[in-house]
Amino acid sequence: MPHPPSARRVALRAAPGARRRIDYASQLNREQLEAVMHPGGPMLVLAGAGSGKTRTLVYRVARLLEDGVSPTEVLLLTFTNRAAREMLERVGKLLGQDASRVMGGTFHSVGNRLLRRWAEQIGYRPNYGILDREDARDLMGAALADVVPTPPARRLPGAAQLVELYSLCINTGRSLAEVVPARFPQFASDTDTIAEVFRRYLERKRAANLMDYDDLLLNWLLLLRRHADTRRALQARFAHILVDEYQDTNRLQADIVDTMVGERRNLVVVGDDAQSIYAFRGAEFANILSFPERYPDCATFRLESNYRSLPPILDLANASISHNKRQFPKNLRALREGGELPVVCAAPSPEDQAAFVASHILELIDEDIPLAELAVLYRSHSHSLEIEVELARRNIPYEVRSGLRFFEQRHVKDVLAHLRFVANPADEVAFTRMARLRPRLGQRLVARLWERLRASGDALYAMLNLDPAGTGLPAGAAHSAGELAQLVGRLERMRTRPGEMVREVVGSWYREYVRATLDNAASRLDDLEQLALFADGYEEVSAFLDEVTLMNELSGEDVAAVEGEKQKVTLSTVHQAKGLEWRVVFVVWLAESRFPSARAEDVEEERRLFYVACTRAKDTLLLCYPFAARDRYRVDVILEPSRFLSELPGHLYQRWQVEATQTSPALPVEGRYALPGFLTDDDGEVN
DNA sequence: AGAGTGGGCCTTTTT
DNA sequence: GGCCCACTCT
Repeated sequence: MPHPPSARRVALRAAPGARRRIDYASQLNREQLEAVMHPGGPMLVLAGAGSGKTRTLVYRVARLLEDGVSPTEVLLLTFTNRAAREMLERVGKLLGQDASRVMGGTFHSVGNRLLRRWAEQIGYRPNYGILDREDARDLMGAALADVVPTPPARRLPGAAQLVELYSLCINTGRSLAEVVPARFPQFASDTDTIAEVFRRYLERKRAANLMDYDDLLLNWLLLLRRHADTRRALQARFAHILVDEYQDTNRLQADIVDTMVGERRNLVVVGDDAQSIYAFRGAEFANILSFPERYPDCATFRLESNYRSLPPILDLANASISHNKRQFPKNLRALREGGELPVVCAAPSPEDQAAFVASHILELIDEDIPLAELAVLYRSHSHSLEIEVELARRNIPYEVRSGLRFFEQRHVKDVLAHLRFVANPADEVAFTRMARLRPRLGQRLVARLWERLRASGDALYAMLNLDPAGTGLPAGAAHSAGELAQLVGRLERMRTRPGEMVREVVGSWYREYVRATLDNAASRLDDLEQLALFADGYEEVSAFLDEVTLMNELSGEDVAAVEGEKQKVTLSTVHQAKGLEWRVVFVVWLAESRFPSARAEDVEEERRLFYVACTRAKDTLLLCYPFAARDRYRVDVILEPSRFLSELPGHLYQRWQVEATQTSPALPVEGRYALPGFLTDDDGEVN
């Protein structure tokens, strides 16, 4: 295969043909092998669903290491930290040696690791804290109150909307003047006020030595742009950069990659424009479409053999995605043979839909299909509700991969706020959260107390030496502040034992607070014990905190370190199912206004989401929807089948109909409305 | 003055 | 479960 001239610039440190441990040719197909063995330079790998994209990346990293590239010279950017960890484990197994010295992870976690080292160059102290979305919202709320102390009659965007808007501007590199009219036209006349709130937000963030998720990217890029020596050092260190899920990178991430690669330009980007599902947070699949323009000498590889799905599933997915106008033409072929047509199943109600899913799962269990090979996917977290109820009722073990994650739960964040303050005493957000838990300390008094501590120059020192009577607070509040100061003093001496810190917070008072104030106290306290056990694995409080803020995909189960094959059905949003596969996949709530969502701004992105959902299935795909449901006002409404179903040719699926159960709510089944047209044949008979 | 509480109303997708 | 508002308690 001819290579562009640039490829020859790459010097491999071992002679080609050196003795190799891995037999690449027998373990990869021709397309994959070419991508793995290509010497270097810019490479675009267009990898259809189930085409062995991960395998190709794993083998390429292994191939580089076998050819003498040092693990520390490789940077692997993935969509989740878990994906990076698993890929590097596979590399290690292939090579029979540890590959964990390869730097791998999400853009955010890699950015964090680099910024910890070079924080001073961009005006931060190295012990900066990281704000998750909720913390960012709180700080934005404070900034909003600074600018607009008394809310005007006219509606302004709330803190959560402001964070979304801010994040979109940063990630797309577009100005407020561009983004506001497009995304929040109702606030077009408030652009100046919004800009002022953002300025306050930036000031407060700086003063508190805090970075939000966007800063981990933005400051990374600024570090590269403003410090030529650092840029050259990083370009020299990372001789090979590989980016997975490139179709979901945004402008900022693409700029970071373009700057990191340096002159050697050993860059591999892998992706599939048909699976781009994060435009709502600024991802631009134009990045992948325009890659050949930015790297005119790039070598392009197409992985078009699908190893995952049986042909009828792929036929349906391909037919669906062909309705999208903006896409690369592609020709994804199923390599497996056989299989039954996907099922489209209409149910009278959400409860009947859930009953169908549950009873069908029981049948699959009888056929000896492991629970871990089953998944139920949906558009929105709330769609899991009836399914969860029904699975629980029938004692089918399940795991919800969506919704509030372990480290985002209130009790976990309350306890962590104490650790965050000790790790970064400038952290106003953590201090406020921690102090507000105490009796008689409300929003205003905490703000006053913080102002005193901050003005002293060293909030931690001031806190440790706090004289409650001298705070000028009312007696009850002063007492609370004194107790808090003592706890902080004890925590300060435990910095190297984060697990002990968690136990100290819980044991000294938070346990009683949970029992008195929160529901499900017992399970929350269990969570906190798991948190302490997890924290025991770290020798420094800030290392532990980085992990819990950036490794959000860890669920409580992971924290509990449950090993072995989890025998549970998976319930997940389609977004969180990206990159995963199961033998049997149910997609539920496939009704207009639910999937596609009524709030969706781009139907093509919704269709790509449906495509991602379908292509998760290996053997069996079941597409379900209720044709009636209660809306948010608890009024029964009739639902149309999703356009993603009705636009499909009928020969691509088989139709099943579910009977209403006795327990389902009374529905006007007789005569008042017709069954959705595509469910019936010409005589009106259900097929 | 400011903390705390209860009721009404809304909820897409996430590093 | 969160947010906003009105009301009551300290």
